[in-house]
Formats: sequence, structure tokens, C-alpha cells
Amino acid sequence: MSRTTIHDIAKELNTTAATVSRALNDHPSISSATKESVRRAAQKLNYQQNRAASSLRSGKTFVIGVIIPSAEISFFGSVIHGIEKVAKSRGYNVLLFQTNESYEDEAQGIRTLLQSNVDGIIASISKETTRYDHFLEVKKRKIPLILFDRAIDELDVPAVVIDDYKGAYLATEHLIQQGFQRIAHISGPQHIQIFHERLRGYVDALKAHHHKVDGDLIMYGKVSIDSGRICTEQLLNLPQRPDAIFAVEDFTALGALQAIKETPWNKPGQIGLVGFANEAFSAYITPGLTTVDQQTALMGQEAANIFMSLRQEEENPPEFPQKIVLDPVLIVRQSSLRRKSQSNHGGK
Amino acid sequence: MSRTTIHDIAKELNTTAATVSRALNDHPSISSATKESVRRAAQKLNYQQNRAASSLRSGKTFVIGVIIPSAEISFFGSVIHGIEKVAKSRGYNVLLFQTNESYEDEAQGIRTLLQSNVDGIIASISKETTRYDHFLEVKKRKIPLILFDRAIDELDVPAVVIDDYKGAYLATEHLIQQGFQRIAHISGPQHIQIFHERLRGYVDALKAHHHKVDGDLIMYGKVSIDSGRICTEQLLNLPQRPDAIFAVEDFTALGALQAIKETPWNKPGQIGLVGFANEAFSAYITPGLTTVDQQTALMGQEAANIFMSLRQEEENPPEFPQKIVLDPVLIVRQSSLRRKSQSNHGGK
DNA sequence: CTGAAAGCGCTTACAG
DNA sequence: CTGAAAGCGCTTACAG
Repeated sequence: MSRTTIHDIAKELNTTAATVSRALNDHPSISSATKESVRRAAQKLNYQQNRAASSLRSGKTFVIGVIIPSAEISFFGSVIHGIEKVAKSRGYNVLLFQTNESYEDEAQGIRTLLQSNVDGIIASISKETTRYDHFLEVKKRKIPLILFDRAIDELDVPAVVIDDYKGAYLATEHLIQQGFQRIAHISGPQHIQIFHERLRGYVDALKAHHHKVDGDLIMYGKVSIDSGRICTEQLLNLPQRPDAIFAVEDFTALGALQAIKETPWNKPGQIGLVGFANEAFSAYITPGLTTVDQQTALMGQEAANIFMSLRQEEENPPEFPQKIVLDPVLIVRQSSLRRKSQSNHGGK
Repeated sequence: MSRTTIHDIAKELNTTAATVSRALNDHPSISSATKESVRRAAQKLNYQQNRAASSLRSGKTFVIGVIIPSAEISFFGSVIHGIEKVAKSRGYNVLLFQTNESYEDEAQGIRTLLQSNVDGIIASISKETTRYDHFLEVKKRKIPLILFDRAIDELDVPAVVIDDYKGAYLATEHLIQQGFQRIAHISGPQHIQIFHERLRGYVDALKAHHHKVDGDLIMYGKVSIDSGRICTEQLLNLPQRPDAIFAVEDFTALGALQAIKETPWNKPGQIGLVGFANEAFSAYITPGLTTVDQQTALMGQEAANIFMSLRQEEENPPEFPQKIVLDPVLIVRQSSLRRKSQSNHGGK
């Protein structure tokens, strides 16, 4: 009792496999009567196409390979969601590979995806990766490669990123508009581009609103809860202490919040706080954390959309790789509202 | 400049494709000298196996299909992580399909995976699904099917679940041991098995410790933040109000926490609280939420392990499907510690 | 509108 | 230990 093939259907209908294949693929030169009877027979015999055979012959697999550091990180889970959603709607499937931030695993992943003849690869580069030979191999084989979030300009491939500069600008401007006067920033390592961009956005927003940029108010942390706490303690001990803090991302902001809460002279709402990333916890801590949303699911969708458009233009690919820069979205919650009580009363 | 095939390697070495294939697959009857030279030539020519061709001929794809409601839910992201990790270590890849809790999408997913000739399917059933014909089709084709978390006994297939009864028992016992006297439970809809099991665990723990089971202290909520808040307000207005609450899951617990904080007469630490699921936010709210961890990544790993063992025993499959019940892990944080100050001072 | 035939790149039973 | 040959299930250029 082996699987039904197009030959079984052909036999059933006294026709040939070629006709059956064409009918099932809705080939224009097949009469609609034939198509109808083939479809009926296929249904009756419970036929399922063998994709391996189809792709071996046609060269198309309708599979998109996705390479991410870890599906356990909610950011990537969300991006995968967006990618798979678009892929499915266009008849594509997603083959998933995790790198655990390792270069070796990433190179292995690329090899596997090439062996699987994926029609394209969407990837976010591992932290550890500094050589790009595996990605160059993908380019050499003319397989569409799209990067997201952690993009590498040097590779000269399409990418979807978020506008970190603008997100930081919006966050800082919001604090200014709330009336805060001395706004500090806890940044991260400057060799990582996104952190540097956020610092630039902070500085430019201050300048645009004629606020002084004070080097004492800029800390370089290690991007963690502990680091956020430590930097904040130092900031609050300054002779001229800040009245608001923009943290480079939400975990840093969380540490900052803990330090703020422990400060004896602090009253709720006295020190403004904004984070970045809109992590899962940000809405649920007290006070709710104002932050910058990165539109993660949209990022995945746009990456998949670029892939789809590359498929269309296969014969004459665009001269310059497309780069999509997503707009960050400021999410205002209680942590940045000035001198208001933090009671949740009546909140929902 | 098309891709290198085994014929190219054979030509290079004046041998045949058969020998090259055997050498690359480490076939025992090939001399090690031949294997070595084939491998070298393969490397030199940058050969990558064509998996479509291989699996068309051999019938094995080394692909595991995974069906989940959504990768955006951190629980599933974490399970995928576990599955992919084990799969990769054994040379398998993961083909991902999301159902968005829809029966139609789920059936479509199964169809796609069957067409892709996956070697096995690991799935968590959509909330909407009440017919199982698509899963029966998988069984009929003798393709290993493993369910996790949302398992269906009726299908009679292997499954990995968590022991909800035990998790609830541990949570309740912990509150008893902290010295709380009147412990309430906010449950969920009883037609969903996991919620019913948690209620049973709560009741049995009370009984085992000679606590009275008071129907007034058992609420049936809708499993959401709002519902947790509403149920808690009602509980705290009882003439004989509870001094601790075990919530059916962390979002309900979060709502409960909000209600507790707003209660005027409440002092920190006076009302004990435990949740269930160890959601991403649970560690970061104030006070930190004591909860029950579901070992999500382990759940994925175990599901993948079952698949691997089924592969081994392909010829004589086990008579009864294997069921793995994972041990829940109680994570104690501040929300359940009795009459202690909630200061974070010195915490890390 | 349909058929006959070749071939995608592998694997593997059979023969030596 | 290696080779010749068949075949997995499709698709598609060519012919009619």
C-alpha cells in the first residue's frame, strides 16, 4: 500500500502522467474538463504531491531557510512568526536553524540550507560571527539572502532594520516634553552599531531642544539588569543628579527602575524612565515601562516580502540591495509621566 | 557554472558515481583510501549533497515537521528551541508551521508536511481543533507523530506533557509551609484538562495538610490579567478573606497582584501569591512572582528524543505509545514569602 | 489539447 | 572493494 503517484492517477483516467502533472499544476494548455477529472481522481486516491521529486526536477523547493540565534529569545520568535506568516500565504515553508550565537553553527546552518536547496535565506547574524565566507557562498550561488536586525553593510545584501537613531530621538524628546530637565542616558558598548545609533539619537534630540549635553550624564553599561542598576546608582549620586533616564534597552531600564525605587528621597514619578525594545515584561512591571517598540513581527514580514519581490525580479535583479528601515514606535506608559501618582487605580 | 554533483567528483577521480556516493556516506565496503580521496575531491570542488535527490531515492528526508499555534508565544518559541537543538545534534532539520489556533491551518500544515515527506511530526494541537482526521492520516501513513503540552489521549500517540497536578500540589504546599492559613485558588474553565488538574492538585495538597477546603475560596476565572484582578477583588471582600492565593497561571497572578497592591489595608508580604508557567515577566515584577516552571525547552527536547527512539525501533514499534510526564519545578520568589519586607535591597 | 521521452541527482540491489 | 544499471516521482521541451 504505497503512496499514490501521478502514474496511479493517469492509469485511473487512461491518460499519461504528463497530463496529470500539467492538470494539477493548472497548466494553461489543459482543458478544464481534464483538469476537473484529474482533480477529482487525485482527491479520490488521496494523492499528495511528492515535493522532493518536484523540486529535484524543477529546481524550486518553495522553502525559505531561516537562521537565527535562538527561538527562545522572544524577539526572534516574533520575527519567525512574521516570516512564516508571509511565507505560508505565498505557498512557501520555513526551514529553521538556530546558531546559539556561534559562528560554527551558523556556517553549518548555511551548509545545510544549501544542501536543502532552499529558495532563499533570511538570517540574523550571530554575535560571534566576524567572517562572512559562508554568506558569500550563498551570494555566489545566487540564492537570495536577506538579513534582519543584525545586518552587515559590507555584505551588500538586502536588509530590514529598525531606525535606532529615531527611536532614541523619540524617547528623549518625549522626556523633554514631559518637562524633565536633566536627562541621562545609559548606553552600551559603542562598537555595536545599534547602541551607538541610540546614543546619537539621544544627543541630537537634546540639541534640537536646546538642552545641554552633559558628558557626566552619559554612562556606558554592559546591557543587563545589574549594569542598569549600577549605572543608575552612580547617576543618582552625582552632585547634579538627573531627573530622568533613557536606558539603551529594557533590561537596563529594569535595573535602573530597581535602583530608583530603592532611593530614599525618591517619590513616585519624580524620576522619568524610558527603555527600548518593548520586552514581554515591560507592560507588567510597576510602574509600566515606557519604551520603544521594534515591530518585530513586521520585521519578519518585511524580510519575507523582500524575498518574494526578489523572486519576481529573478532575471534582472535590482542593482542596489533593498534596505528597509522600520519606524520605531514609542509606547508611553507610566514610568515616564512626570510627577503623577503611580497608583494603578482604575487602570485596565 | 552549475552545482557540483557526485558525477563531477567521479570524473575527477576516474571512478563512478556509485563509489563516490558510498564513500561520502561512509559505506563499510569502501576502502579508507578511496574515502579519503573522495572527501578531498568533494571539498576541492565545493560539493554539497542535493538532499532532494537523496531523499527521493532513499525515502528519508531528515526533516522533522513541527506544528505550533504561534512562534510569537514564548512558550512555543522555547519548545521549538528544544526540538531544534536535539534535531540538529542528530542531523535533522526542522520545518516549521504555525496554525494560529485554527483547525483549517492545522490541516493545511499536515498536508504540507506530508508532501514534504517529513520523517516525523511534532505538534501541539490548536485550541480550535475538535476533529482529528488530519492526525489520523499521519498515523495511517506510519509517520511518527508526537504531541506536546496539548495532547489528546484519544489519538493514542506518544506525548510529552507536564504534571499539572503535581505543580499545583507543590505550589499549594509551599504556601502552607509558609504558614498561610486560608489559601484561595483562582482556576480556569474546567473543560480544559490542565486547569482541572491544577485544581485537583490544590485540593489534594490542602487535604493532605489537614486544611479545610472551602468552596468560597475557589474562583473560576477566564485566565487573563483582568480576570485575575476581578476574582481577587471578590476574594478580598469576603467576610472570611484568604491570606494567600494560588493562581492558575501567571497572567491571572499578575492581575491578582495588582488587586492586592491596591488593597488599602494590605501590607507587603501579608498576602501570599503563587502563579503557574514562569512567564518571561514573572521574575521582573515587584514582588518577584513565585511560580511553577514548565520546563519548556526540556519539553521540546523530550519530544524530539521520542522521535529519535521511534526511528530506531521502526521495524517493531512499541505496543503502547510512550508518554513522558515532566516534573514541574517550583520557583520561589518574594510574592509567596510570609511577612517579610519586600525591599530589593542587596538583591541581585 | 495531449503524449512519449528524457532527465533532475542521488542510492542500492546485484554482479563480479 | 568497485561498477553498471535501474529507478525514486516528478516536470517540461519537443512533437503532433
